Amino acid sequence: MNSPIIPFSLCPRVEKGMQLLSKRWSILIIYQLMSGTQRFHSLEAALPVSGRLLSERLKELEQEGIVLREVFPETPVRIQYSLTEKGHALAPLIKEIERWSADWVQVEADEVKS
Amino acid sequence: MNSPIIPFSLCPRVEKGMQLLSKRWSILIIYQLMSGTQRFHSLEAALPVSGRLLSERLKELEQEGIVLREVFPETPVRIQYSLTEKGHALAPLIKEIERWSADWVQVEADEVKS
DNA sequence: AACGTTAATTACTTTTCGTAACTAAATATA
DNA sequence: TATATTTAGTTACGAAAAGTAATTAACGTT
Repeated sequence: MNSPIIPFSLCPRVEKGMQLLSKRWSILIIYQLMSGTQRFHSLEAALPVSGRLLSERLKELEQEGIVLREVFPETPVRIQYSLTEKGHALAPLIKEIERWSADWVQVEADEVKS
Repeated sequence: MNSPIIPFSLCPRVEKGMQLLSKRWSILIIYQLMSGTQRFHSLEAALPVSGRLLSERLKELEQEGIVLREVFPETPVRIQYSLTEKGHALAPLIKEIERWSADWVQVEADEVKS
């Protein structure tokens, strides 16, 4: 009947970018890697994510060209994860998340004991 | 044994902010509302999200103080959704998502017909 | 041969999501 | 009065994703 209201075109790239970043744990993993190369174990320890999901997300991020996976066949095997240029390009975005969170997010901290 | 490697403290606010934004559809809904007040129906039409989830997400975003819900008891009822100040404060973040997506995200567009 | 270590993977359960049908309220229409 | 219409949801249910814990693979040490 009346034409649908589409306030502005959802650019396919932007939509894909958002879908990508809004997969659970993706941003936190990238955030961790911002501070430098890390191996599987330390990512697992630093984030409240299970090994199963961490493995899955890292694989996805690697396929998207955001994360680089390097294998060092030592004993035991060492695998290093780091950000690619595409990954590092997310730094300003992460900074904005930090800024907004610092300004606006309230953590329920003042719980009163009964 | 050895102390866990925590490259930088995961600020609870930042962590909560990230969890919040990485709930499926949240960013896209906020993105839509950036262009102005909208009602349920037009959000549903503009986004590839079902009414069930849209309703759920809007309720969550309202509880977080990001979205304002206003009821106009007309016939049929009109309900307007808009961003609060906290919601509008996400504008720079959204801009960064747009910038990064434009620069780095490739949509699989060049599929070759066999 | 048994054990330790890292980086996963598999099996199984729980939670979240997607689809479609249904409800509620208020009015307009037959 | 009964029926239809419209918006904004909610409910029911199967499917997909996520959480948990046990298992595996590779390889060197004891």
